[in-house]
Amino acid sequence: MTLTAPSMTDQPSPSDDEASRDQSFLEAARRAKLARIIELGHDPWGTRFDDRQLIGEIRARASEIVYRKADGANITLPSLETEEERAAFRPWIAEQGAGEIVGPQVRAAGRIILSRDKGKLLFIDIRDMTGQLQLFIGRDQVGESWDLAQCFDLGDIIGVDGTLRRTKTGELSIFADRLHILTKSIETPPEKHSGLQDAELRTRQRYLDLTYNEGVLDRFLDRTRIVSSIRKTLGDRGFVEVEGPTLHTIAGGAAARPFTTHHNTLDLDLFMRIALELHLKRLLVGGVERVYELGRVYRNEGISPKHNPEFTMLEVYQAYGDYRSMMDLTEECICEAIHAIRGAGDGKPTSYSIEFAGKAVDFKPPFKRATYAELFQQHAGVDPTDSAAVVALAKKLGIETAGRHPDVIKNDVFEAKVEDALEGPIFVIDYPASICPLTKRKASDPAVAERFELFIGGMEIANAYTELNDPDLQEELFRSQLAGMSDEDSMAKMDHDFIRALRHGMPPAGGLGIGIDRLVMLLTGTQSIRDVILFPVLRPEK
RNA sequence: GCUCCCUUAGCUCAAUUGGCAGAGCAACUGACUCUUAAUCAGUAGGUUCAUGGUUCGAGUCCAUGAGGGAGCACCA
Repeated sequence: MTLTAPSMTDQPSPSDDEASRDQSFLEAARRAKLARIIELGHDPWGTRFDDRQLIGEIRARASEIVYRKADGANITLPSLETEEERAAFRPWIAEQGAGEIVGPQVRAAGRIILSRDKGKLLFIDIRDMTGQLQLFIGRDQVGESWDLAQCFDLGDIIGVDGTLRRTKTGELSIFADRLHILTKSIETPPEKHSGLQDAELRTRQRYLDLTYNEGVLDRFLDRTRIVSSIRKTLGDRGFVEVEGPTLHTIAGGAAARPFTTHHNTLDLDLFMRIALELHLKRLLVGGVERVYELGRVYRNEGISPKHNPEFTMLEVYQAYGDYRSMMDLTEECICEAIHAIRGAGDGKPTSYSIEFAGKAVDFKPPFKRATYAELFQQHAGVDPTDSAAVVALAKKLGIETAGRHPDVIKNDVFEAKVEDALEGPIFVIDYPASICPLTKRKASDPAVAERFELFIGGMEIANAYTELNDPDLQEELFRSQLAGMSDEDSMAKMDHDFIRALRHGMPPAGGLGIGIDRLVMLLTGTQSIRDVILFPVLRPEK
């Protein structure tokens, strides 16, 4: 048996490692280069890389690049915006006579996205969080680094020292003096033009989606900007951010099925929270007069383009306010968020128009406001106070009517006929009281609850109440709500401590809930909630 | 949980009526000091999601299962 030294062309023996067999041919080439990098005296897993500049910052320094003539005179480069201007650049250089393009010394780091090997020249495009930039690597210009460059593959993370200049075609480039390997990649990246298309791979391997698919990173950065903006809007108005418990002994505050979990030492079954409401209201009782939480809730329910089992909710409570205060606050939060992802500097955005699902949505405040009853009449074509007509319409729509509360039937009709038609933004106000167990009734009409929902693009984005603070009525409403529930919903329990808190006195207040994921979908023009959640729930890989 | 659709090379996609499983990118070898999805020549790369079945013959037809997507239901 003869042993031979490994080389890049050697194929691995097919039998031993069957799990990696498919990939091994491609991986072996990368591992051979990894070995060569070590041989050249470099660490393929890199090290601290100080003083690097962001590609966005480096690009901003393009104006420092000049043509320096042999006599030392600096000439400003012509504009290189258009195709024509770029095509004219090479002849322009020739016209200037003896001299060279000079620019600032820079240091950058990023992942290799594209590579064009042209013999003794190598063009590599690297990308960092702020942008993409070309490296110009000449064999006779980079010295020892040339050998290292031969070991680079798409996907490797590298560093570069060089000068920022322009090629003869006008392309902004770092002309490399020295290269650094910062991390070797031993997996093959996705196809370079189409990126990752498979929806499953995009969510399962989000890191690839972020790196290689256009606009994905920007969308998630926009999400962060929106969330930061909302925190700022609320903070500017004196609202205090708190962190309530995510493990509840009673999962209240919404009509949803919770996840269950267990504390071992206490031997106690617990529920993941389905809403933030009941603990924030306890804080109102405790004197935290303007309070909010922006955090994750968990609902053990179906998955759809608008639903993920864990999602982010904002709930805000304002003592001495009501649902009208919350309408103004909602507009302010949304408009400032648009400003945050759109506006440059301190200038207000020139347009509040955002395209969603092929339609332009105009967020210019104030948003439209219409009552539940008006919209019902308008879109369902039936007087909502005419119970017989509502039931007749419900039956026609195939909605179950037997033994159900008239307002519940009415609301099913509303959801079927009205909600999808609401392109919005529109505040639907004044809901039937019987479907709002946590809401104060209108003084003038106890059958109507002081509640609004904000609809945009057919989605419910926000939900707000004038909060119910009558402990006796609250207890009664809880009881009647629980009475209608099946044994399956065994987690539905009376929260006695919440009632006790109300008995101590909760100030009159407005309360608001905003579904952050859906708001981000709208503001970023995204159709699936899975595309605004970094790691949505997936079954495990086989 | 129910209905329909999808799954082919590392990635993006082809494959006629059931008749030899193909291309581009990526990889490898070679050429090229101003490229831009570089180009050119060559080489290699497959359990067609899995397991059964029908058939002379299955990527294609049937059954079951897995994962994903859309819709429904549940839920805002």
